[in-house]
Amino acid sequence: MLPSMNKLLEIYRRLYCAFGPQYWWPGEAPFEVAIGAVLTQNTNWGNVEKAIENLKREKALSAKRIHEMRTGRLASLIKPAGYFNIKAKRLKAFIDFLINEYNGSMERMKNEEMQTLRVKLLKIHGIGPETADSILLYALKKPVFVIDAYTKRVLSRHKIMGHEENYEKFQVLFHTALKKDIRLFNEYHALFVRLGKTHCKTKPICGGCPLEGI
DNA sequence: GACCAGGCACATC
DNA sequence: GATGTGCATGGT
Repeated sequence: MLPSMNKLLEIYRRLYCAFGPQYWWPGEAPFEVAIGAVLTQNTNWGNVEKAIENLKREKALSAKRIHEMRTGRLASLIKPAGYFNIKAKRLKAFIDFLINEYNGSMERMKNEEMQTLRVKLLKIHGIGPETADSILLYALKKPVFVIDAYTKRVLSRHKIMGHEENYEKFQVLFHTALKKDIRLFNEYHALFVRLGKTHCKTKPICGGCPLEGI
């Protein structure tokens, strides 16, 4: 076993011991998770919740309703999540795809072969690797590891991989080192985010960090 | 008031 | 291919 494999397991163990299970994704239905995945791009989750609340209040949290809605109207509802004009277009693009390819059904989308689906998702305007993988893992329960800014920060600071390496390379590391376990991938990524919220924002290794000494 | 937050597309070189 | 920039709100 490579040293990096041991490190990844040790990091997970420490984070889980420190923070416990995170029970992601906070949105219940797969469709809501997918919408949240777009809205949370470079955005605090609290703001995303406000935007989703607006959609729920207007009974607009469905593929059909958002599909029928004007982009400007959608933008005004998701305003708290920031970048609202861009994200309105991105949500529209995702829902066009969902309706055209799967008749608006996340369940049908889930039946698609994973790699095929991932390639299709990445072709949608506004869906990059992290958003695609968040949808695959958290909405559709597919075993893919989600890489984000926190993941890169932690791994580069612990000299496991250079920060400049691309998304796929980080992902391959996790896919190679870990068992392809949905529950594990779910918690691990969520724990990285949990760590990033309170630790090591400015200093490479802060005091009281669960990862101290790795 | 500065800085940050669960990215991505696009322009420019 | 790499590097820089716009997008925008709300909490600390």
